This record gives sequence, structure tokens and C-alpha cells, in this order.
Amino acid sequence: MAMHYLECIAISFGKPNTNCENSSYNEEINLNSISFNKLLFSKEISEMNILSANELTTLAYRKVKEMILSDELKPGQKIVQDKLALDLGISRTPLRSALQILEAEHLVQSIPRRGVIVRKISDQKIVEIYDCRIALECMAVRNFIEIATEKQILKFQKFFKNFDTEKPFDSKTYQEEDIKFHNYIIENCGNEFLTRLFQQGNLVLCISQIGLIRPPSETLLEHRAIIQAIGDRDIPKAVALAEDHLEKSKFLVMEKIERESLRKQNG
Amino acid sequence: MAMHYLECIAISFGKPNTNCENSSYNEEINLNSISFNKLLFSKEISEMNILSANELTTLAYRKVKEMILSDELKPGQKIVQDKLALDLGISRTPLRSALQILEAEHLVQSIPRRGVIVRKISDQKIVEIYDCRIALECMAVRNFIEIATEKQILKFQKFFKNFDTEKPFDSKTYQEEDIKFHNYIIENCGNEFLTRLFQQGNLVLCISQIGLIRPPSETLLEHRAIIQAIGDRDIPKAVALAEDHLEKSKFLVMEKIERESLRKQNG
DNA sequence: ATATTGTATACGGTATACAAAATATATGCA
DNA sequence: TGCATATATTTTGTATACCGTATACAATAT
Repeated sequence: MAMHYLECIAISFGKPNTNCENSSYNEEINLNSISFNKLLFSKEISEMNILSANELTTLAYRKVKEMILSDELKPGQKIVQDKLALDLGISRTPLRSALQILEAEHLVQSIPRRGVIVRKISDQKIVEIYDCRIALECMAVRNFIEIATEKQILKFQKFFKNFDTEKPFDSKTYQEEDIKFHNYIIENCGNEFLTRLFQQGNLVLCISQIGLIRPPSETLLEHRAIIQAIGDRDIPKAVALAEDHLEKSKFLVMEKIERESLRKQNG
Repeated sequence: MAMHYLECIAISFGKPNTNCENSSYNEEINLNSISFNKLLFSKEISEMNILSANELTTLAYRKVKEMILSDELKPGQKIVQDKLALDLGISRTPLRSALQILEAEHLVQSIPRRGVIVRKISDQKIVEIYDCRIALECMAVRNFIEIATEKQILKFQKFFKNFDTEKPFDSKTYQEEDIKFHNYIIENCGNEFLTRLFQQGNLVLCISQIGLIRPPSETLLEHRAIIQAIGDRDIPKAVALAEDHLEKSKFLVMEKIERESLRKQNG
């Protein structure tokens, strides 16, 4: 049963005289018309070079994702495709494509013949995500130290330079820096698959959605300590610090769950 | 700028008198008409309760995924949507939806206005996936031992019961058992997010695609040792064994990369 | 007053139609 | 014959139409 589409091997891709010559097809696309939420969509974390540029699909994907992560579309809320498509100025087809992707990312749930609703990221899920991050980021720190060039280390040491415990700073900017900091390690540890896994599962973004878990005064010192240990290429110390850093935030979320569980019991 | 679709909160879901009463919407759907590749699509690993039952989309998703993982659709090959849709007996719309999902899973790459091609999973990627699996599965083993009930342990100890080093056995069946074994730990360690991450990233399936890396005679003993250690609830030992088990396979793939790299240099 | 059934409407899922783009083919010219 | 340009064909991406199902609401029965 030889299927006839098996014959259509792609041999002519990347030919000269196309607008894709000599470039990776993973290149990102720019849709300047959309104004991004800087925090949630900082270049490092979600230019989503995973995705291709089905222009309107990409537009819808980004916009809807932004709406979900910024709580403009609320958990449990049903997304009425006609209305949302109208609002975005596109037809339902690309919107539905975008929703398929968001469903694969688990940000949205499709119920057959009912529609698509926004998923809720429970605190329990946040704890679970933290456990995954701890496992993966510790691995990333280890590998990063092993393979990082001096140049990479130097660039890494620039993180949080502009933040000072003395004078107050914008917490949104701080959170953005936090995201970039963690992503830098992930993206430079020599494991491309890891980067993709983080993007696919929104491991960083999902947690960021609930805002800062601990005050910068606390985490800034930890970040600095991690930077120091990595600069010294002290693997055991860096891994321990990174683990502790995430573990502490996770613990706070666990405490919150505990508190709310007790409150429920006591009425 | 209050958007009008914000008002359409889904409140009436799960009403009685519908055919969805009292049931989770995550329930799986059965499309008996499709014959699955048992190995690649064993119930445990990919009934994909993540996905909703857009019936034809789901059908296309499964079928195309199976075709990719079984090498019926080969890496680099272009998927001509018209032809494939015709072959599957559906229109391009649900096929395209399926391809969107597969792209999010990175099994396929979409190039704007050119088409969709099947991605190649390089040996280098396999190594990267192994690193992620080592980090995550060690965490899973630890948590599984901590929370597993006696019943779960007992069920777990049944794995590989029917395999004997003395008499030969079907390697496909063995690989299937291997997949189930690893998935059992992942799915019972109390971290639902982890399960999803494995499904989303195809962490187990991608590696299985290249077939058995080491002979069962070797891995069977390791599997048994892990089972033993978990049965004893010996966390350090179990984690060490699990890590070693994966690390050994990873090492073989790394050696293969090395060999091929040398062969290339020497012509 | 409450429950039940029937009907209207809204909405989701799929197929199809159409336009834009890319690839393949043909034509003309050196 | 070989290359450049023009034309035809294929194929993708988007919009829209259609159909079936789910929900809402009203009318009727209990």
C-alpha cells in the first residue's frame, strides 16, 4: 500500500532566489502591528521560533496568549470564536488554528461541540511546575557551567546590575529581569530541547502569571549568589543555590495552599 | 475597553440532560476505525487526554503522528496537504488543525507558504532528551517512592514479570513494556504536570522511535533492580539506578555520534 | 408552581471556494 | 544549447457557507 504522497520528497527547499535562502527556517517573524505585553512577551522567552509564520495564526496565537496570561481572558471563561475573531479582525480559521496550539500548550481546553474555555492554573499546578523546573534548571546550571565561554559568563554577570536594594525599583521590570535571568541559563546550557520544553510547557510564564512570589529584596541576593557561584564555576554550590532559590518560592506557594485548605475547613 | 465576549462566562457546562453529564471533559474518545500502532500508541502513553475530540482533527492527529513515528512519513519529507487529506478521507481543515498540534509538538515544521515537512530527530536531540529525562525521571522516582501506596508498588512490581533472560522474547513487546514501565513512574509520582510535559514533548516516544538502544539482556536486569529498590523504598538507590539506567543508553547514543563524526572526518 | 417537551437560535466543526504565493513548465533569445 | 523571462500549475492560507448539535426559552402538561 504505497501511498502516493510519499513520493513528494522536499528537495527544492532552500533554493536560491527565494526569500528563505541561506537562513534557518526557525527564524522569527515580526508582526510590528501588535503591541506586546513586554513582561510576558520579552523577546527571550516567547518569540516562539517554534511556530511558523502563518501570519494570522501567529497573530491570533500571540494575542490570545497575551490575553490569557494577562488575565484579560479569565480562567473558566468561554471563548466565543465568532466574537473574538471579529475583535481581532480576522476570520475564525486562523483563530481556531491558534486555539489548537494553545490547547496543546494546555492554556486552553476544547470541549467537543461546546467550545473552548480558558484553563485555570491552580496553585497545585504551580507547585508541580516548580518541581519540574527544579529538576531541569539544576541540570541546566550544571551544563551551563561546564560549557559556558568566558564571554557568556561575562554577559550573564550583567543580570540585575541595575537593581539596587537601597533604592526602590519597578517590580515589573524586576520580574522581567528574573524571567530573562532564568531563561539565559536554560538557553545557554547547550540543550536546545530543554529550551523548547520550557517554551512548550510555559514553565516560566505560567509561574510568572501569578506575579512575584517573594519580594525582590529577598530574591535579588539569591540571584547575585547564583551569579557568583556560576562565575566561579563552582558547580555544586551553584546547583545548590539554584535549587534553594526555586525551592523557597515553591514552599511559599505550598504554604498558601495549606492556608487556604485550612480556611476552607474552618469555614 | 471592556470587550463584549468577556461576558460570555461558561456557567452552564455539565448540565444534566446532556450526553456529557457527570463526566470529566477530559475523557478519551474512541475512534475504533483506526488501527493503532500498538507500540507507539499504547494506551498509557498517548490516549492524549490532553486533546479534545474534534473528531476529525483528532483522527488526523493520531494518524499523522503514527505515520511519522513509524517512519511512514520520513524526515525531511514534505506533507502535501491535499493529497494527505484525500488519503485520510477528510478535508484539509481538520488535517491542518492536526498539523498545527504536531508542529507545537515539534514533530513537524511549517514553513510559511511552502508547506509542512517532517522533522528529523537527530541523535544529538536524543542525547538532549535523555538529559531532560534523567533530570525529570529521577525526580519522579523520588516522589513516587514518597507517595506510592502499597497497591501501586505491587502493581509496579508486575512489570517485566513475563520476560525471562533464558528464553527469547519479542523485542517489540519488550520495548512496549519498557515504555509502560517508565510511564508508570511518571504518571504515578503525583505530578500531573510532569505527565503532560512528557506527552507534550514526546520525551519517551521520540527516543523509542529509534528502536532499542541496548539489548534487553542488559536493560532487563536494570529494570528489575530499579523495581527492587523502589519496592524497598530506598530513594537514593532507586534514583541512582534510574539515573544510571538512562545514562548508559545516552552514552551509547553519544558514542554513535562520536563514531559517525570520526567516520566523516576520515572520509 | 414545577416539570417536560418542542422550537428557535447560537455556535462549533467541517468542507469548500477563492486568492495569493511558490513551483514547475514553456517560450524566446543569445 | 543554455539561460532568462513569461506563463501555467500546484499548493498554501484565509474566508465563508453549511450542517449538525447544544443551549435557551417558551408553551404545554403535570
